[in-house]
Amino acid sequence: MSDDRRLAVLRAIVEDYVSTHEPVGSKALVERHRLGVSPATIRNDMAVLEDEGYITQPHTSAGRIPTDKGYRLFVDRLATVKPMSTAEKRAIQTFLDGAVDLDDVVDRTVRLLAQITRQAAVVQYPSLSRAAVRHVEVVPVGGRSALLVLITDTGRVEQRVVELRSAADPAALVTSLTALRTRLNAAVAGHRLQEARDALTEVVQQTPAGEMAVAAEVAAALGDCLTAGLAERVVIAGTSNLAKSGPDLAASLGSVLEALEEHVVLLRLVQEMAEDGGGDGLAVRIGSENLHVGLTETSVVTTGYGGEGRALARLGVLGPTRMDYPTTMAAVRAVSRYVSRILAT
Amino acid sequence: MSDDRRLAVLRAIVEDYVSTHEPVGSKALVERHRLGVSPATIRNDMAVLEDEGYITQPHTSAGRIPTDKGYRLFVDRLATVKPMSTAEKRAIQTFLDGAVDLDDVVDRTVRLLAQITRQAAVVQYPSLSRAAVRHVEVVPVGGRSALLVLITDTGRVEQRVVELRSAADPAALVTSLTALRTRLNAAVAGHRLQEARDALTEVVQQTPAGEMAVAAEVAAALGDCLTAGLAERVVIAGTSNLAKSGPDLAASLGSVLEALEEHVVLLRLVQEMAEDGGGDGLAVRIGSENLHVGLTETSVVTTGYGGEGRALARLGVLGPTRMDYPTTMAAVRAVSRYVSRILAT
DNA sequence: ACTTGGCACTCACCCGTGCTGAGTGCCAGC
DNA sequence: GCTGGCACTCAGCACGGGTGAGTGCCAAGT
Repeated sequence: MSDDRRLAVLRAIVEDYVSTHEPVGSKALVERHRLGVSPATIRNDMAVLEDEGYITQPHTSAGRIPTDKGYRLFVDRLATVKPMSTAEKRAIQTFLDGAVDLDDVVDRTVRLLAQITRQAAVVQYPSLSRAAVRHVEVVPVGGRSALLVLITDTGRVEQRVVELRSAADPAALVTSLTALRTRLNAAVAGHRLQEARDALTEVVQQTPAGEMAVAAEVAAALGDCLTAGLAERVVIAGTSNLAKSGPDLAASLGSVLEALEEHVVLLRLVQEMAEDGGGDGLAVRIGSENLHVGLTETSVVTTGYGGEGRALARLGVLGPTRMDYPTTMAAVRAVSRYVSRILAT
Repeated sequence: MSDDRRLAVLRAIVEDYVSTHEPVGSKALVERHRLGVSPATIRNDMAVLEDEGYITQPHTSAGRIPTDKGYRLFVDRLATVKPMSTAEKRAIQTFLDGAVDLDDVVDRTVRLLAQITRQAAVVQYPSLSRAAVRHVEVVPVGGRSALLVLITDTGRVEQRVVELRSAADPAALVTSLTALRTRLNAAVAGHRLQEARDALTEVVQQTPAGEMAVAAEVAAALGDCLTAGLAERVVIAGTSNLAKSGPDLAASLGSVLEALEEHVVLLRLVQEMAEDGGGDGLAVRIGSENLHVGLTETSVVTTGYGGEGRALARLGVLGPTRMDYPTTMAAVRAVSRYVSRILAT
């Protein structure tokens, strides 16, 4: 059963390469890890591992480095979890506890992730496709405008100023808006955003003829808000960490930054990871597993957060393929747990 | 009066270096620009320019490159404005016209700037220190909470959910909140944020004893909103352009990104530039003129926007010291004008 | 059947060498 | 004050040999 040892060798190669950033040879391996066999034996194992595509050599007379496939095996079967120290846990907690609202939570989370992993961090805003309307508010502002505020049960707030071109008398406007507000709330409060949007036309039709035009304008804006609310958003931080993480990434940094700035790309990636993780747990994308061209030299680690049973959104980090997966995964998971706990209150 | 020619030489050096990214020598200069004199003459001029600190040579047997001081002179006295083509102007306009609210305007602006200058773009949110409160809204939400919304005359909206621990009877709460809302608006509407914050304590004291506790809670949250509203914000985009703009910047890209992520640093920079521009016009910071360590190899071009007479905030771009100043400056100014026009409506 | 020591081989990397060419500074003459 | 000429400097590049880490393979040992 030298199969066991071969896996041990792969693990050792990954660990050494991650810490030294240099190809690792057979001799160095037996020295640094107590493998109990000679370099020659290791060489045979490495030859097999290379045949199977787990490792490769950058040039003929150099050590081996893991391939994406090698990292994949490492992550799936070899990585031993590194629990965070209690000091770290406490640091996470106190850092996140100061947050005052949802925006602040997200902001702090993304910074925290970037800082403790020393990589780029990504946090997806709590998804609103599963969120419901908590409350709709319509407030007359100035003579001919109204402020529309939409609050969801995830704590997110969308607002918009509506210009009421068809408004007639300011005094009448106030009363008609108040009435409209109650009708709107009755119609949409408690419903999913999608459903709420569909219910809007009905509300308009039930409006007294004289106020119909105004109601239509407000409803249009609210529909707009609901749509905007459905749009997913991501926040990133720690891009400077990527520049510092070695010359290999620095070379392709342009494309990476480009991909990160294209939030659409990121969102699609994150959503895909929600699926291939099989749920809300940790999911890892390694190098070429990322279809997007700019990200083929990076790995992404994400997990769901917020919401028991089914996660509201995902968060994670992005770094060079040769990242320290165990610690990164532990950090991502730990942060996810604390954020979820905070959001639950 | 060889002084004139020396300046022409400096201009030529800057232009050549910006377009080629390579040190420029005397021979190449007379070939590419019709200077009407021999290389030897140019050499003498260059020697003088070097003595005066406008240019320098990276190593003994190489051409000259402009120093920060050289760029400064170029920007101040030699740059000829390059007006934008009408096609470009139209592109700017149509791109910005689609914006639906303030956030969207800022977002589109920063992307647009990054795209047309191929550098990193910075847009400061319309400053609220000069903004006034337009309206305050207090909305009961659920049993024991209220939504607080603050709208400023710059179109910015801050909101917060207040938990009312001291609330007693929900029915009574609604009426007391309505009363509170009118009193709050009377006290703060139309006033500057700073003044509004100071007026809050008075409002609380004038509240009937029974509702005092609730009023205090709401006022505290509003004070919080006002403070948050006073906090300046910046948005950036196009960082990937920096990575693509040559190996020199790429080397120090880490520190640059770090500086850009520290919005505090950026804000201070932007505010300083508002002063040293002597007002709201174009201001340029070149290389070492930026005190922040991470930005000593970059130049920043900003200008005020929004608000006639006195600008609401600033926008601009950041790139390598050897940027094309004339076109960059023209682009920044053009975008600023269109944004201002849009905000004025 | 697996492990091991031995051995020949490969090749990136380092370092010294010499060459080339762009570019300079200076000077004497116009 | 401009110009041509000339000697000089030096980064960059190509060439070449030496070194060493690392490999692949084989034959012998357990």
